[in-house]
Amino acid sequence: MPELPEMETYRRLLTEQLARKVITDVEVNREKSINVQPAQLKSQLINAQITEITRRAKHLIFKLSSGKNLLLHLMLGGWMYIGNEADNPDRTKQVIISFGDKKLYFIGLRLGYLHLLTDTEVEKELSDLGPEPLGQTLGFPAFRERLGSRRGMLKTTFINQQFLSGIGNCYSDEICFEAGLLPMRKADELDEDEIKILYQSMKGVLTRAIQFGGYMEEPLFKGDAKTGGYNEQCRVYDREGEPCLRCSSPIVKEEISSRKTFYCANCQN
DNA sequence: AGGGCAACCCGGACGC
DNA sequence: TGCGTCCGGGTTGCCC
Repeated sequence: MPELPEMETYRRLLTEQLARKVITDVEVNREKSINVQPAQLKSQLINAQITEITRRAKHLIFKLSSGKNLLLHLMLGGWMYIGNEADNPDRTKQVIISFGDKKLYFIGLRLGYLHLLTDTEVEKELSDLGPEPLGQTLGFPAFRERLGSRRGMLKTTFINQQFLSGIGNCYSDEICFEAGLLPMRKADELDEDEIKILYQSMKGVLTRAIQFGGYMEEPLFKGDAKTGGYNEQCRVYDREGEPCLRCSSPIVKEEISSRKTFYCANCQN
């Protein structure tokens, strides 16, 4: 589940690898992944360069020299790989963008998509998203105010993209663990100290996850030592039954509003 | 407003 | 090997 730290890691590495390279070919194997006819995508992309890659929440925006943008959302299980004919994953590739010999493979786009859009369309598409959790404007007072107006559980609040954008199933659990708060706690029933700890935990967990390269199964390219560096740093996610790294009590897995949720029933309160 | 839930989608894992 | 079955999970939309 690519969330903010994974997409930010991708953004940085993709920029290093692909910025200003000229697109030489496009292959679409799954038309549902795109929003225009394959031929149209091809004609719009070939000979264009990626001038910049930005990120908003879990989306990446590839800005093209033609003025258009590619808006990417990997949704569940989507991932990317940069390689060539000889070096590429043995998986179904929904879309392949070639930069000469170098190819960018889009894999696992089931509900995920890659849409060709104008600036205005991108803006409209992203207009409902809440603030970036690591954004400069989201200071503690703003966070406290937003949280105080929510009556749901921490789990559902963090996952809600209108509240804050970019946090998903994994990091909502990691943040709650770091803060020592149970994911089913009500957002508006936290005291001042708890809100402060939650805020610091959110900033800390996401910042560290980006530093380590996020939680990903596969590298972005051969020799990529960055992507997935946070895999071993997750402290509750997918650790059901394993000892809590703080108090050794077994990590609990529970379904909360139809999402698998991991927490320590002993040291999270 | 928030919880619950179905639908979307299909590759890949798993079972026989 | 080969076929059928089932699961995952972010997001949207609908109902209560």
